[in-house]
Order: sequence, then C-alpha cells, then structure tokens
Amino acid sequence: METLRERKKRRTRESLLRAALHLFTSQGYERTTVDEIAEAVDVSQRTFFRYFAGKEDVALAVQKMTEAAFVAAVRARPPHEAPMRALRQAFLEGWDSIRETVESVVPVELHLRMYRTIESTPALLAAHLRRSAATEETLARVLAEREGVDVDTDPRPRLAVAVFGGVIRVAERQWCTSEEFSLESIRTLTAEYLDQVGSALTGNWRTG
Amino acid sequence: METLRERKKRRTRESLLRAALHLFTSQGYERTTVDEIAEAVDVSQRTFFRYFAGKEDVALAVQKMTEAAFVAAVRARPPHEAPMRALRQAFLEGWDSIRETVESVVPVELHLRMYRTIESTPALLAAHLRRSAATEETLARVLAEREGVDVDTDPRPRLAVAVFGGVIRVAERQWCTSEEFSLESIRTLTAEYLDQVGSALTGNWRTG
DNA sequence: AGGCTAGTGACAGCCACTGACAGTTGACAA
DNA sequence: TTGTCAACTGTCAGTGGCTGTCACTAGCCT
Repeated sequence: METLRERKKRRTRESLLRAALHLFTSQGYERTTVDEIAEAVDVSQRTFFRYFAGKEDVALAVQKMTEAAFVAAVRARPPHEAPMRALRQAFLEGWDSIRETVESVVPVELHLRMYRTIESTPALLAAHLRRSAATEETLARVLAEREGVDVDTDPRPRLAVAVFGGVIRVAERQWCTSEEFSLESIRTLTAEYLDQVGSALTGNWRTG
Repeated sequence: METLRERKKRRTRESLLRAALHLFTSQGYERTTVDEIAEAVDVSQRTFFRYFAGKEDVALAVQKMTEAAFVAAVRARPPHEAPMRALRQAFLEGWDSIRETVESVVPVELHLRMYRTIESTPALLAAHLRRSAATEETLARVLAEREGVDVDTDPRPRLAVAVFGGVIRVAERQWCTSEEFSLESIRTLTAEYLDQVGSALTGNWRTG
C-alpha cells in the first residue's frame, strides 16, 4: 500500500520526467534549462535535483528502465540456452513487456522521440554509451554465472556481450535515422543485423 | 618552417596539455579545476579555452591523436586484405609508430596513467566512448570504400567495425585493471582476444 | 493533539564555459 | 627601422549546472 507522501513523490517525479522529455524533444536538450523544467512543474530547482542526479539523468531515465528490464529478461532465460541465443531471445521476446513498463510512466511516442534527441546530442550520446557499457558489464557477469565460468579470467563473457552490444547500437543508430520509426521496426532490424554478424566478420563482401 | 608565433602557440598548448594530464593523474580529474591548470602554466583561464574546447577535450587530446593515427594506418593497408584482417593488422603493426607520435608530445608513462584515470572517471569514460563511436563511423566508411559497398544500405561495414571496437574496449579495460601495465601487453592482449571472438560467439563455453 | 521527520524552498556559492572589449605582441611591408 | 595590421591574450561580467545549508511546512505516527 502506497502512502500519501509516497504518491505525492511519485507524481512529482513523473511530472518532472514528462516535462523534461517534452522540453528536450521540442526545443532541444542544450536549450532547455533545469530552471525551466522545475518551473513547468512548479517546484524549485533544488527539488529537481532531489529527484534526479542531474539533467543527463532525467534525460536517460526511461532508457535506464528499459535496460534494467532487459537484464531481467536475460536472467529469466532457460539456463540451457547458449549465451548469444539467450541475449537474442531476451531482446526479441522481452520487447512487449518493456513497452508496457515504459508506457506506465511516459507516452511511448515521447520515448521514441527522445531516442532521436539522445542520438543527436553529443552530451547525451556519451552518457548513453557509458550506461550501455555498465549494463554490458552486468550482462557479462550474468552470462558467466549461467555458463559457470570466471568472468575475471575468461574473456568470453565480456566478448560475447560486447559483440551483442555493438550490434544493438548499430541497429539503434540505423533505426533513429530511418523513417520507419516504430517499436516494431527496431525488433526486425536487430534480428536482421544479428544474423549478418557472421558474414560481416568473414568478408570478402564483394563476392559474398 | 615554423614561425615564432607558431612555436609559442605550440609551446603553450603542450604545456597546458602536460600540466593538465599531470594534475588529472595525480589528484584526479574532478578535483582539478581549469583555473589550476591555467595557473600551472601561468596563463589566464580564458586562454586555456582558446586552446582546448573544455576540460574533457584536454583530457582526451592524446587519445584523439592515437585514434587518428589508427584510422590512417587502416587506410594504408593493402586493399586486397579482408576487412577484419586490415583492422587487426593496422592495430598490431601500427602500435610503434603511434607510440612515437605520442612520445613527441607527452611522456608515455603519463599517457598510460591517464588511461587509467579515464577508465575510472565516469565523465571521461563517457566522452571516450562517444569519441570511439565517432571513430567507428569513420572506419566503417573506410571499410565500405575498400570493399566497394554502400555504407548506408549494407550494414556489414558498421557491424564489422562495431565488433572490432567492442573487442578493443574489452581488451583496454582488462589492461587498465591489470598489473601488466605496459604498451606491449595491450598488443598481446588484443591479439589474444581477437582470436577468441569466434569461440565466444559459439558457446557452449562449459564444454569448450 | 502534538512531536517527529521527510520533503521543500530560498539563498549563497563553486565551477565550467562564453561573449565583449581592450591591451599586447609578432608578422610584414614600406 | 618603423608603422600597420592581425593574431593572440587578459580582464571582466555573466549564464547555467550543481551543491550545501537552514528554516519551514506537511504528512506520519502515537
């Protein structure tokens, strides 16, 4: 059961989040000040910083949710699956539940537009990549445990996750710049790219 | 021939760079202010910002040099080489010339210590990853041209580079945290990891 | 009802960074 | 050599992200 105080906090937090994303996507990340966000929700700037570690943090809050959901999805894969297959299936099958998680806080439309803002704002892209790196470290440990190997001596868990993450990012980037800007298209794009990794590594591409 | 004015500029720039790296590695990036760096070289803070775009920029200036050198090395590979082999050889064989480039500006020892600072400072790691992403985009275009494919319709150049970059970063990270902290060890580590990618992708690791 | 505490606003301050303007110094021609 | 111009630099003032402090209010709990 949620107490009144907790409800108020959650409302404030989500209002700040929505207001921030709205401002970022409509007038740009750099051209939006924290004061503006606070003003839009009618709280003090100081309060904003009590809910979010900073401007970057609020911009990437939804991404943080989806990454956590993805890690959970990988953890939930049956243990007999090979590592790369587990990652692939977690991504493709977990998509819908991730969508629901997002939608409970922020309109999906807004989230999608925010993706483009992140990709086109250097400061945000940098923060996003660092977060991805941290998630990859977590995933490497999950895979290592599934397979019963030591993550500190065996590089394969980290290598597998790094390759997977690389493919995801290529797909993300392609998706952001394309016109086919829907939740479904990133799934098909990712599946397609994952299938092509092998052929990409074993050029020669001219004859292939 | 270098004019007096140009020499002065270069000296100021390199002094700022060395002073900055020295301060960053000895007392930490966050705990170093731009005023301190400027003061150490006895110029105004405003002058610092005329030589470097910001605090991040000076921290990653040497990395920027090495990445540019690497891209050049890839461009110089014979065109009949397969893509992944070109990347691999450019990295392994270009190492010595890169070392010389670095040493002409900054002691190698300082550069190595800076690597650890970058890896352990969130803000710097983020900026470093973003720079890597930009370099990967450049490399993808180089590979696409070598192979005569269109980088906008064929995902394989970007995929190949993403995989390669992922492996490099895993090696970098491992190297930073190990005791074997020499220029030579990262080369052997990278070669080793590149060889293991295939096996990492085709678990099951328990039986392998 | 009244004390306790989480949450808040207001204020002051630090630091990265920028624009504007004036002073200085090297380059180059007369 | 000297005068002129352009490049370079310092000073100053200001913006914006972010933090510490402290008094105050509002919800919680007995």
